[in-house]
Amino acid sequence: MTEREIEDTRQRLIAIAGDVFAEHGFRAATVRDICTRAKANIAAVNYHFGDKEGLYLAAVEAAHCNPLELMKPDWPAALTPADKLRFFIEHMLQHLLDDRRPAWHARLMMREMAEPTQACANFVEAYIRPMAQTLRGILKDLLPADVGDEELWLMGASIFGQCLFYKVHRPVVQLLMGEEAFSRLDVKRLAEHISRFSLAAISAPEDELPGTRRGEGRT
Amino acid sequence: MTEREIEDTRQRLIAIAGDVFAEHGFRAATVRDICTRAKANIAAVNYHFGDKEGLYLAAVEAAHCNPLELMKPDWPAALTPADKLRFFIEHMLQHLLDDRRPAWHARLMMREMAEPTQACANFVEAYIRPMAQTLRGILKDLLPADVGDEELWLMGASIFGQCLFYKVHRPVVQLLMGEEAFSRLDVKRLAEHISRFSLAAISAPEDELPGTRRGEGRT
Amino acid sequence: MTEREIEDTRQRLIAIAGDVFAEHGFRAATVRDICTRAKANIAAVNYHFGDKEGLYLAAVEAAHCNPLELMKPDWPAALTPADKLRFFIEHMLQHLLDDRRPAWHARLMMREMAEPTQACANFVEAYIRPMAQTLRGILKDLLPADVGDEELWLMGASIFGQCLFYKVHRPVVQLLMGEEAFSRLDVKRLAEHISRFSLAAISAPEDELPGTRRGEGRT
Amino acid sequence: MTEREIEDTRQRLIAIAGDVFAEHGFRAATVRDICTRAKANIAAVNYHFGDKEGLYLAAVEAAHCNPLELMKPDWPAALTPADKLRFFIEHMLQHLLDDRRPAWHARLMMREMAEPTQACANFVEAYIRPMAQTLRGILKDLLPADVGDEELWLMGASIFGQCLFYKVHRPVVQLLMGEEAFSRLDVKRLAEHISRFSLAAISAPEDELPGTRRGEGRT
DNA sequence: TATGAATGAGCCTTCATTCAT
DNA sequence: AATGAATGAAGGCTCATTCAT
Repeated sequence: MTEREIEDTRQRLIAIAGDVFAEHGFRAATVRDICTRAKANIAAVNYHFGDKEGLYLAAVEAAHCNPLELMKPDWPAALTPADKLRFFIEHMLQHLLDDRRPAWHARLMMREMAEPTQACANFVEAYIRPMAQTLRGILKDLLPADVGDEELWLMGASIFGQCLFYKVHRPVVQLLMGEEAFSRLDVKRLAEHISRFSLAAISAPEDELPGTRRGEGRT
Repeated sequence: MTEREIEDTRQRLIAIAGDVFAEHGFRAATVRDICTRAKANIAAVNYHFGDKEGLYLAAVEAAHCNPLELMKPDWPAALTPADKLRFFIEHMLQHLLDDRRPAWHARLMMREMAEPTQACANFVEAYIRPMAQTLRGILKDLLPADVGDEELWLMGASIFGQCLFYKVHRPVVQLLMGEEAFSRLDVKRLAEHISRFSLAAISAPEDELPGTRRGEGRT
Repeated sequence: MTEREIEDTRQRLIAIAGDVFAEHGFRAATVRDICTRAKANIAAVNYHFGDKEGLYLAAVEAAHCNPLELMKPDWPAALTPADKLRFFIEHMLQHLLDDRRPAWHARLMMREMAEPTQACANFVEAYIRPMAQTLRGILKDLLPADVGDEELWLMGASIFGQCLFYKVHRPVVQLLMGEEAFSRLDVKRLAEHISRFSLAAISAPEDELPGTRRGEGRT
Repeated sequence: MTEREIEDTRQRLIAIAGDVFAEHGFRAATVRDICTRAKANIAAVNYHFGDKEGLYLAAVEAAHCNPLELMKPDWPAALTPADKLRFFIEHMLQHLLDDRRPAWHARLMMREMAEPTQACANFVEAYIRPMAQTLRGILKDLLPADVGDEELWLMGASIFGQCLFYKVHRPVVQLLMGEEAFSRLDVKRLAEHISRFSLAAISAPEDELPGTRRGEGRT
């Protein structure tokens, strides 16, 4: 058996495993199922990865080793901070919602975030923190120079939260809005809304918020 | 055994089951564990609920039977729309993040939203839609009268997304910020930020957003 | 199912397990084999005994809960110490070598002595020490009053050693002596020899042993 | 790989295997463990010895290839028969109990004696019978000329039995006596006792044994 | 020749479920 | 009605062994 075939078995196992783990979760996924689908022997998992968890870790790692443009973006020259944010949001949504890519990467990551395992810390460092740093850089340019660290985290969280919402809670959103209305929400539309919403929030002077007494809307 | 005791067993089973399902998920939770903790017979689940899934559905139903104030809020008289939004956000965060209450209602719902089962649709109708309607009512008051339906959904999603983020991705946020910084983010602080952020976004005149060319921040 | 039948299943399992463990040892014995032979479900072991080791412990306990006459002997009146020793030796050999009794009791104990598990300590206390005490009592009557404790242990060991030899190393003895000669060695003959040998050793005046210089035998 | 290295691998495998088999028994020992410890390939066992049992047989054979001095002793000139017996007993105990030497030879043989496999017969002929013959020679010199063959076997068995007892049942003896008292029993002390005990038994006139009626000890 | 990736039988255990009481 | 002993399918994992290189 050639080295290529060996590597193939491993890779096939990882790919299928990622799929199955994403579909059913760690516990519900079975080694037998994965091996059968990967046309590998039942003992192959133990052989290559030690145990089921080893395979899981390998799959999670594979999922996020695919580097994202957003981690260390190569900004088009002379991009304004606002456009950088728009770019960031649109690409993040693209990455999250694009159905063409193997879906399990994102799903697996979603699972890790909801129920962190040992893989979560690695994943955060390798994948999430770089993105968060990129976003913080953009926000720093958009906010006053004296903005606090905590404020920066909160701003970032607001943006991440808006983007992830459509990924994590998609089924609920579909049920709430109805399939049809939901289908009109493509990445472009969502990116436009979130960008506008966030930039407006970031740019608003603090003293112009609707007050507690007057209660008026924006008429 | 009296009827009262029987009912007690049922209720105890549901309460414990909700807890266990929320903690471990449907698959990883075991009937034996639930029955032992509930001091019920191992066969009680099948007897009372048909099977494990029956118990799960009952637990989910019980979780959202508990009405949330936000579904049909009894607003203090003369509250401004902005304050209604602040109230809504703070109470939602309270409900999501307060660790003192039996947490399983919220956790179970989180699970359902991330991995919908057959119980998801019921749950959305009974629990989520009323809240969403409440929010839409508030937003309608805050936005121009001619705001479109889709725009309204997107605004709501932005607010829900920001709130849920801290619940769903708490482990990641903890890792990113560090335990210490994270511990300073109590409900009050988060509610303040999300309210300010969202009200600013909602209230901002559309034509004052940072442009594409100029790239300046808010200095 | 009646209580009697329930108890039957447990007992059947223990009996068969003792047999199988004695035959193959703990590791090589399989739960499947035991359950099949006992006409019990494969999960019965886990249900009744927790796990394989639980069944093993139960089997070992069952093996030695059968009390031996030698533990607290009811001596015929006016028996001399020498006759007590003869009685002890003969009954011990009987117990060890009698092929009519379920063989696995003794075999299991042999295994425990050669490769002690957690069950060994229990077994020694419940089964071996009482016998050892009985023997020590006899020896004390046969030896001078000022005999040391260690001397007593060594005497006891010499007697136990002679008896156990035929049990533990039977296959070797058979090979060495040949089947035919071995078959002539019934319990009575062995008991007679060991008794005579041991009593002679115990009774011999210390100063009459064959010396180092003279080298003469008993002519 | 040179022939020398190959032979090295074989020998290393046998040595380690003997150790592991002695430690855990045939079934519990694993080929992987042996190969890893011997720094050999996992397939080396099957390659060199056909299968696991082949390796076992090779290890047992190697264990008793190592000739014991007792098989064909080179007695110091003018040694009395009694001293020969003392010498025999002390060296046998030394061989059995000395923990400094690679213990697996003796342990493996113990296993074979307690649970004979196909290797047992070879082993008895090559190893045990010579020792037994040596002992018989000594006993013949110590006993009257007209002693029967069976009597000779029984005498030999009494001596072997006393010596082996401390090896085979060591764990039990430790538990019975307590660690501390047991640790005082070095080879010298045991050899002295067994020699004295046996010589006394052998040398005693038959008509001086404690009688059945009188029951008195040696006062 | 000697390797190590791959195999498949089989092990112990867990689990939801059933069924006689 | 309610129990708990018993079930059998399935799970993860280990192991000696094989086979192409």
